[in-house]
Amino acid sequence: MPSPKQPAAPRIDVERHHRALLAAAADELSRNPDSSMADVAQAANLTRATLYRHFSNRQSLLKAIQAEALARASETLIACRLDEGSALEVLERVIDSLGKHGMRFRVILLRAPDQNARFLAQRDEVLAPLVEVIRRGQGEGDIRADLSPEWIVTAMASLLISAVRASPKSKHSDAEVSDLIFRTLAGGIAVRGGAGGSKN
Amino acid sequence: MPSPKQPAAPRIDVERHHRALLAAAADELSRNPDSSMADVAQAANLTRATLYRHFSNRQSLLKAIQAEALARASETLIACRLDEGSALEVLERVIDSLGKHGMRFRVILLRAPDQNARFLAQRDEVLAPLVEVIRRGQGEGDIRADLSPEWIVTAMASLLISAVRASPKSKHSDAEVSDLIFRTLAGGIAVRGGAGGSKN
DNA sequence: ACAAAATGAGACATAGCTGTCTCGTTTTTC
DNA sequence: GAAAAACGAGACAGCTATGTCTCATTTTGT
Repeated sequence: MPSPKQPAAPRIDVERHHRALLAAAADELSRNPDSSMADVAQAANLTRATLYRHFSNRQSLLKAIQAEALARASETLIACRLDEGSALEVLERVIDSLGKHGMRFRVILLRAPDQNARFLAQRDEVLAPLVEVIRRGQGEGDIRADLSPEWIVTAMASLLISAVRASPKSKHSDAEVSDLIFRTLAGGIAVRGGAGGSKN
Repeated sequence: MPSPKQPAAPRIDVERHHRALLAAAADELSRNPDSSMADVAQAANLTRATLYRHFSNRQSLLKAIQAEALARASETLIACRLDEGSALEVLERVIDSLGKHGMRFRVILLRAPDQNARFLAQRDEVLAPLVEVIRRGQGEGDIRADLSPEWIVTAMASLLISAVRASPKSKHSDAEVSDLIFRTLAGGIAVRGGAGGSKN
């Protein structure tokens, strides 16, 4: 009776290719959501057949991209130590971290008509801790209370993606861009004790 | 020899249908950029054949939508009397006006990989007067000078589209939304004489 | 009422993407 | 070195959207 002939052999390249495909897809589809599966595969220096071996269909690939983006965003937020320091200091750290990985998260805000119902709920769930930080800042008197915490988080995300999208044509570094966003969001554009439009 | 048989007869419905198709296309494609020509025609209560009689192909339709959006945006800006009042007052008027017609302008910020080179230049050209208003406000001391005028306009547009996109699920009126955007952009989210994160 | 023009309905060919499959080759693991 | 697994290349059918065309019908302006 012969031996079991090496029943199983997990390989390493499959995981590497999996990550490469996922990264290339996130990058390619964030640039052009209409890119074909062939375009995605080529962006990863692999073929269409291999792409289909890792992701059974296009929808499966999109779901994987969104899930990975949500997971990384969640990790990034946790790494920002949401409980240390004032809410504004936390916000500055968050903007700085999210700005660094900005291009990876463009997918999150892209493509509403895909599967918005479930995905948007997960996105809000990931951002919930940040909303709580804003609420804490309002309670401590650091952040204006006449703006809803949800809106503030939305505004921050909106400024982030627009800045990231405009960053390549600008010649500013990542740190400068992040600082720019924070100054705009926190301080506004009006002069503090300005002569003009400040309302009582 | 017979008479010239009424050589030409310009009709009115063709122009009405043209406007209907353009409006339906702008609305439909802003909701879902992947809508087909058949979807667009159906949204205008017309058929695909008629749509192709007015716009020879899809690209032609997209260009017409963008051109019309740019034209209306330009009109809206001019109607805001950019020279009257302080820069902040002008900005409030602009946000209010653009917010009212927000859904019509979503197309402008949508779909970068279409024909971005030429179109983005035209978009910047339309927004140029507003940039100039910001610059004037900086000279008069109403607006912070450590933020570039171009970035401020970009930030304003970014907040506008995110607010307009989130408006249906929110139960605020248009005026409230516009006021919300202006307060956020002008005053920022930090409290003026706040205890916490204000830097020296 | 009449003629011109525009539309509706639908057929038609074309092109492109999707998803599946096969087969020969390369890579990994033991 | 040999077996197993993954890959490249490419064929294949199915589907959908695009763009063009024809013809009967409706609408418009005189």
